[in-house]
Amino acid sequence: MGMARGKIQIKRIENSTNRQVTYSKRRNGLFKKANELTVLCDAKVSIIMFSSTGKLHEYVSPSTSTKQMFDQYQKTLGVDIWSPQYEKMNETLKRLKEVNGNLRREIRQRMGECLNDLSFENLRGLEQDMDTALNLIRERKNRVIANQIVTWNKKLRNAEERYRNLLHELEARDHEDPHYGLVDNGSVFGFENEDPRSIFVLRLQSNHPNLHSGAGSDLSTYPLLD
Amino acid sequence: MGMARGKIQIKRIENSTNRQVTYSKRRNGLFKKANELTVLCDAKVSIIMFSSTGKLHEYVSPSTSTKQMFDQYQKTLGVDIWSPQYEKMNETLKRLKEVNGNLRREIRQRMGECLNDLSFENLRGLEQDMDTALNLIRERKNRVIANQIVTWNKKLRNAEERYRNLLHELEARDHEDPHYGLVDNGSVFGFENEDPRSIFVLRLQSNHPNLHSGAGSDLSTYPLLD
DNA sequence: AACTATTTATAAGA
DNA sequence: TTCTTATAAATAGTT
Repeated sequence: MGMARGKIQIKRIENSTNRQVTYSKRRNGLFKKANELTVLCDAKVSIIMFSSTGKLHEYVSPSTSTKQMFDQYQKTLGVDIWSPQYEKMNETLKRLKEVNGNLRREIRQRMGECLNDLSFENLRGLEQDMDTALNLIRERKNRVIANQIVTWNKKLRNAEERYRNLLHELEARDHEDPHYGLVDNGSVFGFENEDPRSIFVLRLQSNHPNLHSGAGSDLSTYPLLD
Repeated sequence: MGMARGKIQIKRIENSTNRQVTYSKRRNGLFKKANELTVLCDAKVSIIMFSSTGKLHEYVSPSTSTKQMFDQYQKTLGVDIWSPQYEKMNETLKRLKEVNGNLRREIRQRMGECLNDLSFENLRGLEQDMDTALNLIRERKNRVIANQIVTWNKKLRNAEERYRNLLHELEARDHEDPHYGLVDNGSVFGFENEDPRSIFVLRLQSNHPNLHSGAGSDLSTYPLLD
């Protein structure tokens, strides 16, 4: 169809330029027809097309959108036929949720909850495991304490050194100018801008009631059942 | 366009029958044009349309499929603009993975691994937590042991009772007919079909090396980093 | 579903 | 790309 000045055969146009021109013309014709159909018949039309060079062109009736057309298309045919990717994702999601549940259960068991469905042997294994882990944690804690003590001692020595230096300087100055006395406004040790936690070793024996509230547990934010 | 025997206005055809007829005719024309375009220009075309009554019709170039056209369309425009449901799922997936990672980290910490990035206070909290949990687990274990001992004792008493009864019966029979003696084939206690684990209390002191391999940990199957 | 007078689309050329 | 135009195709109204 669409011929003038000579009928044409409906077969691939070999001349590239010619093909491009025809593509452009007929595309416009197609879109125009689609639009007329839309108006005349109160229909909704979506056309998407790719040229031989991969260029995309689309038409969609003014009253709708390509997305809506896709959605309605899927709905009409039956949703789940679509997107294997979507289904794969759904499976992954399901699997992840299951793993999540298992992980939460394991944590709860390691917190001493939900022990009823554990066999005696599992209980014994868990106990052994926890005992080992607890020893590791205590070891680590003691190492941290030791490191902190070393750090603290270094700082202390450093402070003493600075204190002595200052003292010497002041004594010397006092010698030159007897009007200056020893000034002690409490900042001699130079601690005023340091992290107050650097002296936490002094609080080691205190029993902080909320110590483990900041341990980063996800259990409170993601309850076992959902 | 598309007129003969009188030009028509491009506006909705009010006569329903007429509209249906025109829809059918022009739809065929549109699909024919689309097919010609496909062949002449080596292009790929997808048309989907819904009549005013909601009926679906589609054309797609023979060399492809509607699904492929959709996919290519999305790919060409940039994938994620599509399907909010899909995106929502993707987000959920991401969040779940994150939660999963956190849960795994927590378990690892509770197993005494990955302690390096814990502060001293967190370590202390963890230790306290674990200690409490370990006590709960030991309590539970002891209760299980106690229950098993009670059960075992009951079974033992029952077996003894049955043994005595049998003994009496045989003695009585022996009295009537002296040719029968006491038969002891080892099944007198009636244990031969019972779960062998019911006597596990006898193995309590043994040190099973793989005791906690069946504790349901997901850590081995889902490593920390992926 | 077929017919046909007419309008529209468009191939080729400019 | 756009325009022109001769001609092929599509189709509105009718049967």
